[in-house]
Amino acid sequence: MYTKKKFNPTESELEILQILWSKGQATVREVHEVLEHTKDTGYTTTLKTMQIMTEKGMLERDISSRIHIYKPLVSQEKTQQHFLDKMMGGIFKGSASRLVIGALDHTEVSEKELREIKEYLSQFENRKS
Amino acid sequence: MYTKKKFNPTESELEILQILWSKGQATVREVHEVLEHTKDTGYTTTLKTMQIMTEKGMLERDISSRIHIYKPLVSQEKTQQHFLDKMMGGIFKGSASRLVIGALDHTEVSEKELREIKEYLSQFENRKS
DNA sequence: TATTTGCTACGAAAACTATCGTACTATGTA
DNA sequence: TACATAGTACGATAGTTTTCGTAGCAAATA
Repeated sequence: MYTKKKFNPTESELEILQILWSKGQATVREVHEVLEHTKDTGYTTTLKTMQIMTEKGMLERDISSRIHIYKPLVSQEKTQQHFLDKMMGGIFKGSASRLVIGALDHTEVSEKELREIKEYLSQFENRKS
Repeated sequence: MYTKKKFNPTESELEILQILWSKGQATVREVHEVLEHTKDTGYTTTLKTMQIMTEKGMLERDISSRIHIYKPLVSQEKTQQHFLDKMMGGIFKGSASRLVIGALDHTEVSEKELREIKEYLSQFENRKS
């Protein structure tokens, strides 16, 4: 099982998780084909990493067919929150505004997202200010 | 020199950087005494890590006295931005609002910070929407 | 002065990560 | 059927990070 303690995907593992999140599920081949665009590593490297992730409990796989199908066992939301919490407790401790502003500053933010953020912030509207 | 390419402090290095940022400068002993509160490692581990960080160009040190004094050569702001950019290009790609909301959700945000964030957002006030 | 204390230097082990080569096997195809 | 293709399994290596033990030395102190 996945104790909070041990949940700490590596860079390579994150890359794979992102692909699986976007596809829902995938074979090693499918994951590797996406990975190849940005990375110059061999097929067996991807395979091995996904096997290790499965051992760690990050992925599950269906081996009923010869071609194994992998699914993520950790949600994107939980993972995102994990890293946010880590940052908020670490290098951004006590400066949420720096994180927020820093994040938006280097990014193209869509109207939709801007609206979501403002809406979220409005819940604090009635705090003395 | 510190090329962007190679700037990638490890977890342990970050812990040390945070202490140095807060103190401005410090000896190994001083850093280690803070570190001890949250970590169970020996003095020479901290020493070695700080020596390696110096080799890497992350820290500089004054060795004119027997007791060396270390200073960070990388700013907190640059480092924060580095990790933000990494996240915005990685697990938060295309979802700035999730990052912002997720960050604020698990955090006590002060009035001052809230004000800063709202003020920052107001620069988008005149966009259609 | 002799001893203890507290520092740096440094090698090396341990743990983890990333990578690949090779072996093996099932399936498709000539 | 025989061969090529496309999977998985797995051991091994290289690289990196974390950790510590030991040695050596300077300064404080008994």
